[in-house]
Amino acid sequence: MLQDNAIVKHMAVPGQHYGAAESAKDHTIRLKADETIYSEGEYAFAIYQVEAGAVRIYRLTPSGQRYILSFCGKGEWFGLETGNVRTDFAEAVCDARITPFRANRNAVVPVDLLNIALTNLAKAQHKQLVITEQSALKRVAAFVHEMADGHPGDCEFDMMMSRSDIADYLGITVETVARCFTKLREKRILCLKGRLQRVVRLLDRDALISLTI
Amino acid sequence: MLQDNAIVKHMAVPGQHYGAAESAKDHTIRLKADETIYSEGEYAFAIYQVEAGAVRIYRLTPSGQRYILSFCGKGEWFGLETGNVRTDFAEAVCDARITPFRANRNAVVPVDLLNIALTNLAKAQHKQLVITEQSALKRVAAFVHEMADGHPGDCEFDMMMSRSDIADYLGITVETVARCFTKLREKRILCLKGRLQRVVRLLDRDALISLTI
DNA sequence: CGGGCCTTTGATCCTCGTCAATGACAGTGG
DNA sequence: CCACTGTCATTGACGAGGATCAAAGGCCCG
Repeated sequence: MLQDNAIVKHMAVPGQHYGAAESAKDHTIRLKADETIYSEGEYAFAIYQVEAGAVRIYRLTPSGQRYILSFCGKGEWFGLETGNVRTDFAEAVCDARITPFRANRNAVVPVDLLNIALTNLAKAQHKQLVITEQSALKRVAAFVHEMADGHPGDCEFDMMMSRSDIADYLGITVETVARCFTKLREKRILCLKGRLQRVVRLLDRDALISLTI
Repeated sequence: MLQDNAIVKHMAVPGQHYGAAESAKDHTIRLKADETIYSEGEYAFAIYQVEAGAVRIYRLTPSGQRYILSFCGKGEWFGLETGNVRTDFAEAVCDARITPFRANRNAVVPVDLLNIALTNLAKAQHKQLVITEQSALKRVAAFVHEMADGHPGDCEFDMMMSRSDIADYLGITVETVARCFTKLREKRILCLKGRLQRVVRLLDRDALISLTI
């Protein structure tokens, strides 16, 4: 397994951290909203760190349904796979900047891959809990909570994702997402602003959290 | 993050494979059904490989709901965490044998932690797809499919898990699980045997797979 | 024989998916 | 400037699927 993995084969040198010897860090890439970073089936030659904006990682089911596995915000890593072929798609949610880390010949990778893998595993497990156990309202509340965590100390922030993104992330429909946001508004837990209603002003963080439990 | 992780700190030496220098492999542990391996909050000092039987990894929500993150069968690894404290529980599903790999002082770990982490991540992502996108019948079909994959070439096998285990794994109720098994029987996709109806005889593998799509 | 555990089945309620329509806003072309 | 179109969010009506509550049957064990 490991031997077949292009990224891991060349890059797996944990213990080395950013700034190590010969860096495999490339220049930052600037992306427009919805721009594709990589697609399923492509050869995986790099992992990425988000510098600004957000990225969605998703799969398409045989029936064409999109399922968003995760959103990656500032500082988060994506693109680390088991094999050397992409199993999912990566796109910019909005205008974004990302930094690729390629496997150069003999280059030491300045990142801790194990730590990235474990962090992403923990993220995936947490999402399992959210999705499985909870009602639509709780899922949306958990999503808002997750977004709020990405903006610590800020009671107003832009989610950037469309209702459709949120729906495909939480495994519910756009209509249900909209209804849940309406309920959160009615409960005076948040306000929505902006033309697309994607800017959240958090009114009652405690009530939000208590919903997710 | 990495520095706080007892397991990773001492064991993270990928590139070294089984059989390397000074092994941290311990003796096999024999477990009775439902025996606890570790609990949430405990200090994490080892990872484990399943030799025989099956193990369930689960969390308890604040409301006391059990949510099973994964079942680990023969050959699979569990217990690799981001931090040095257990975030979940591990129990034997049935009588089982597991091998712990501890962090000895200066011991080289004979396993590839990154590979384990990535495999578990892929498992978690696949489970997200199953749980999110599909109806109860599809979830149960996917579960049976997963179990069947653990017994390649065998059209009859023991699932070992109770209906309650399956329910908590798939995020549905016991009653729904039972109804779905009834439907699968009615569709002549499988038979159930044994006192507890946990032995599956697969009659139509193709039909089962086509259900999960 | 009686009690406990597990599974199954039935009846009812409620949440969410589906279908349909509306409104707000941006961009385009006349 | 205005009509037209497209996109996105919201809301309503309806129906299906699963949760919940309740009960019964099989099997093991005391």
